[in-house]
Amino acid sequence: MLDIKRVRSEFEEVKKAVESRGQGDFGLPRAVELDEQRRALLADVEQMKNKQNSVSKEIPKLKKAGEDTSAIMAEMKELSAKIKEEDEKVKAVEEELRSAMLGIPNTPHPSVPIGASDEDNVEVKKWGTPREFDFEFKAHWDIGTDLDILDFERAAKISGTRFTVYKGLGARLERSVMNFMLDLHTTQHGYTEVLPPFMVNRASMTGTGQLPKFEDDMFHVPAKDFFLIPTAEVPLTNLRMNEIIDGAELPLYYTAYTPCFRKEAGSAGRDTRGLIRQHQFNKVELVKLVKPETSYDELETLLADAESVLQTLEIPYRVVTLSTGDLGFSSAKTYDIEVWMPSYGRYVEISSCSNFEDYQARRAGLRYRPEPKAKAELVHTLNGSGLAIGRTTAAILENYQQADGSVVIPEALRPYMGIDRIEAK
RNA sequence: GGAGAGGUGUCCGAGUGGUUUAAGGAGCUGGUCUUGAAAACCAGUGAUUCCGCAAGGAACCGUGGGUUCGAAUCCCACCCUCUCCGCCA
Repeated sequence: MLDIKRVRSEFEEVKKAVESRGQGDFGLPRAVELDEQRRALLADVEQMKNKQNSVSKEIPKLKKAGEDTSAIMAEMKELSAKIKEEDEKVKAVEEELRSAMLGIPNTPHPSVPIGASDEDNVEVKKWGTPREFDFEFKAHWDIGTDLDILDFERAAKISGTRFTVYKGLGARLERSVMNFMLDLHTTQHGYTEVLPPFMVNRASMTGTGQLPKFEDDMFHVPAKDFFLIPTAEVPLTNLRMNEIIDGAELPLYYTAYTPCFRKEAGSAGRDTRGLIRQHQFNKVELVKLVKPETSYDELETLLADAESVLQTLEIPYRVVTLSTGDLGFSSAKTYDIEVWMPSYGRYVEISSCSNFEDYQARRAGLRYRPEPKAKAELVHTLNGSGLAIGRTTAAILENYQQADGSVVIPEALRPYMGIDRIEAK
């Protein structure tokens, strides 16, 4: 959520920033209008309440003095009714304002390239060189099926499309990748490992920005009004919800493995084969809560932490800065890491590293006290995949495949796998 | 799922309709005393949100409603914690 005071005082700048996403002004002028209404109503009703409070204090004194209070009480009854009426107006306007504000995305950072779509994303760097195959390489779904370590047909049978069964060394590979990532981030990069719930409440989903706007993309559990998490970002970022964190505790680095659940409603027909786009996929997530003045430096190190996974696994990738047209709703700036996927003949997104500035913090009530007696301020939140495990597994299968159909295990994963190659049958 | 108890300020804890502008204690800050410290004593102490240029005002005792001139206090719903029972990895 944006700061309404900032929207009020820097209206033109904020409007321009929001509009740079290429989807209009998101009702920004209406929000300012509602804010004005709200303040006018508040001034009015608070004055009435002031009178009510002071008169109510007099009543017991008058009663004690033996005076007749019925006339005053009748008058106050009227006032009370009027206050109730006005309070309802205030509440209605405040609710409308809140929902208007919840529907306005974050303002992109000035360094974000202006653009209409992912085609305007700007490449920041390339790492490694895509391998030249001297044999006819296969896509990971064929590799996995041929090695009998991935089973898409039976997954469809027990669940449906966009699910995968990992089997034997396939399951072990997925688990190895997960453990490798968690170990890397906890032992080398200073993250605290968390194993959170995979279902969260509405407040959490609103805190990170999935709700109310994207409810249709989420799996909902009606029995308890829970949502299956679409990413560990949700439980991790909301972990300190409505807390005032001691400034000395910052920065906080959390990492978690969780499955992620997404409806993928708008992507019918896209990436229908393999591990790329699933209703349920595994991911290791990195989340940071930091002091505002450090957040852009923290974004760079977050990116580096995520990159180091692919560097250690020795898989080629590139990094792009998302343009305003491709930037996520809550994000002020995002780098995508894209891994080289031979079957696609291009780089495929495997991590998204974002700085949300205080946008999520304001929604989730994430504050910190800079100095022992100072006023509480909003933290900045960041997150990045570190990385998507399924896509990493896919990238390993494709980039490390051999002419005989086997797959060599990357050096860094061998301690986890206990073998150096998944043999062809 | 059933029965019961409870959720109050930084912490502990009192408070069942109006001198509660939330008692008392602890903690914290300052002071007196002391060579210094401790103890004792004195004073101060919402690190919350909103409105307002300010003076000041409003809100906030788990959350949301309701009753009342007036609610921490009464009523309803929900959430959470604890105990017992049931079920169960």
